Amino acid sequence: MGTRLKIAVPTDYVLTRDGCSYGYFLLAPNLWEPRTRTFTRVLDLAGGAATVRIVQDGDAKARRGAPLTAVADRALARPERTEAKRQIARMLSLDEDAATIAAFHRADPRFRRSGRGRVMRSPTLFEDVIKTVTSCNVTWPSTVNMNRRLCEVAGRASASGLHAFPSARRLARMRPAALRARCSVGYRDQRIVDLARLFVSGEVDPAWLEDPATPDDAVHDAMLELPGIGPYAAANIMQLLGRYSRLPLDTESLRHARTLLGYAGPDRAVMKKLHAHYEPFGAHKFRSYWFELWAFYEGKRGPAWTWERETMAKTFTASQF
DNA sequence: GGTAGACCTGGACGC
DNA sequence: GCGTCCAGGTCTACC
Repeated sequence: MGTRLKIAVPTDYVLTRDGCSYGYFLLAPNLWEPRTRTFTRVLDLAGGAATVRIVQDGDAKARRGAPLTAVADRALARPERTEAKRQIARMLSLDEDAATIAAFHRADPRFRRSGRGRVMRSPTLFEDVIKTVTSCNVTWPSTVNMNRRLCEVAGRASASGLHAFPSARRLARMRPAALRARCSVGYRDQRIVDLARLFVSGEVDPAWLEDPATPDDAVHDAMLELPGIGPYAAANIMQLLGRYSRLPLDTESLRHARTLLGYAGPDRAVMKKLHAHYEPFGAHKFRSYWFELWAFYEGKRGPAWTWERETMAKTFTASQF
């Protein structure tokens, strides 16, 4: 008999909206099932991997703010329950309370009506860093493949036969050539192993990076020191840390700028205009940028919570719309 | 400080 | 089925 957890959420929380708010919800080991509005995910816990199925209580009209129920495929010891709740809270941004989201809406009222404000992420910073590396310099289908293979090859299996995201300890022990051959990560092989070793050795300290008292600039500088992390990846990891004052601009941003915002000119000039466009949103600028982009995707493909992982694995970037 | 080229994979396309 | 081209961010060497 698996353990059942009841998880309180902020008063304005809606799983379909706040859980399906960033591309990582479509990457292994995450699985969102639109028909049942269930978020399935394998967590790596002290006693082994455990698959949890998460739903929000209440009917369609009464889900807002209703607690989550997470059911594991095995019995969890008390410390594992605490850890599972902590990981789920990070992944679903449950630490962002209604007042925090309201502050974003004061800065950018365009999203007050939809209530958008929370960005989904991973249960651990390590997974967010590796997922970011697997999203650099590739098209979306390759990112999907890399994450699926990483889980299958190096992630611990749960009783359900699903695999967790590999731990830093596990990836730190892998040979780069094996990672390349079995997970299709290409030239990222050495960088992924090096990153894992930095987490294992403690040279990368998630507690310090996640501490609100640590200045943004210090976190950003530390990210840029990491192998495989350049300006885009550093800014992206910043937002995954809940630090929204930087913009991870890439070719997708340029497309957005030209097609939706109507900007013209060479890349450098368009990038400059993009920075100026989001500057008024200050500490919230990433969310203004992201939900603008996300609204475009949803306009083309319907609400994100209706997206099927396998379909979106082949068509996700705007270039393919 | 700016820039060119290499790094890999997988999809699209032409033959 | 094969070969070629292209997209994508980071890193290094060079000016």
